[in-house]
Amino acid sequence: MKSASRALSGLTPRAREIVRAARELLEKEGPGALSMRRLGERVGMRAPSIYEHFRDKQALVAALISVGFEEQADLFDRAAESADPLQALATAYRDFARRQPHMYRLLTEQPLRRDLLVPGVEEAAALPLLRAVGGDVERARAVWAFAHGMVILELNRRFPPGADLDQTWRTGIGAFVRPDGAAKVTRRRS
Amino acid sequence: MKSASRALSGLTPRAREIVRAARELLEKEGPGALSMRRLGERVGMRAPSIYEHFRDKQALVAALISVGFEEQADLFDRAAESADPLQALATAYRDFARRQPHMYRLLTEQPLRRDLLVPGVEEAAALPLLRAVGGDVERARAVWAFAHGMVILELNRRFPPGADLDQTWRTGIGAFVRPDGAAKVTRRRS
DNA sequence: GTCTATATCAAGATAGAC
DNA sequence: GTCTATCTTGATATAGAC
Repeated sequence: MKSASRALSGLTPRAREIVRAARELLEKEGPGALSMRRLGERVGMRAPSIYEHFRDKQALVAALISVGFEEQADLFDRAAESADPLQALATAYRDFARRQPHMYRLLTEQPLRRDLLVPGVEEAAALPLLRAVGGDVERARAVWAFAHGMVILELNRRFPPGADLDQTWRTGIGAFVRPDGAAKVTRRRS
Repeated sequence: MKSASRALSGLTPRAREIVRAARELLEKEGPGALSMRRLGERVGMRAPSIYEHFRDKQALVAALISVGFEEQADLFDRAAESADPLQALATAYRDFARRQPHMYRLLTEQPLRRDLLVPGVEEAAALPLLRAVGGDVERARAVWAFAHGMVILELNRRFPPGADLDQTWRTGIGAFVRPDGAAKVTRRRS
């Protein structure tokens, strides 16, 4: 994994180390563990010293989010090359969320401070899906909402105990893959 | 609003008052304000005294969640009587979330402690949608995921600034309302 | 059943020395 | 650039008196 992250190129080496440590801490122990103190421990300095490198916690988190978008963009770009791009994107989206649930939450559970992000990262992550639905922004957003709903309800363990989520994904993506009159009928036996 | 809540019938009057106060506090100031101290203030007692009425905060929250489900069930039952039940349910679902965003989050953002809930309330809230899709559990779950995705991304202010969410709702519901080969084609001008 | 007092914990952030 | 020491805030929960 982990490409050399263009997203962090504007930071000093020490600041980059801090972001990297923050990311490990976030993914291993969750957002509750992402405190200045714990982060300080991990990077080998005291909490107050972190403020020499980042204005405040918000700025640090924005850097973290930029890295997350960048990684999504890479994964989704690759998925979009598949023969069935929409299905492949769905799988890639779900995989990202399951492998890095805390990062996923960071990307979706709060208003984006777009002014603090590395420019362009949000759009880069969204582009592969937009292309997969032929540039139809409304359809892209609707599919995103479905995918996010599936993913976050799964992460929150809010589906009923026996639910077959693979099947629900198929049902949902199937509904979106066939526009109004379009052909492409895959008949299911009843 | 506010029916006499069968969900709380198993509680003492004082406990009911506490739940009612908790609900007001939650909706007016958000989940961060829902502390035992603040709740104590509101109900006219000190924080430790609340523990005489509820084992711990979790039990209190479970009672609150039960009330939320009960209210959803009432609203969704009514919506399902419409001529276009799925559309009406979508609107009712979104309205509930926008009017009581903190309650909505409480109902969806954490694993349900089903063992602590008033029995049946979860199912009662889910039933109208299940009926609206003809009893197809998979389709019901997929529609729910879409609706939840739309609602929670709106509450989180995660859609891009200019997004027309009414339109996205129509697109999404439209995709689900037309099963595989079914007719019911409403042609849109291109 | 309610109170005061307290234990325990952890957070973000700043002052000022080195 | 990093440190120690500290401020300020707020949380859940318990002990024991009344």
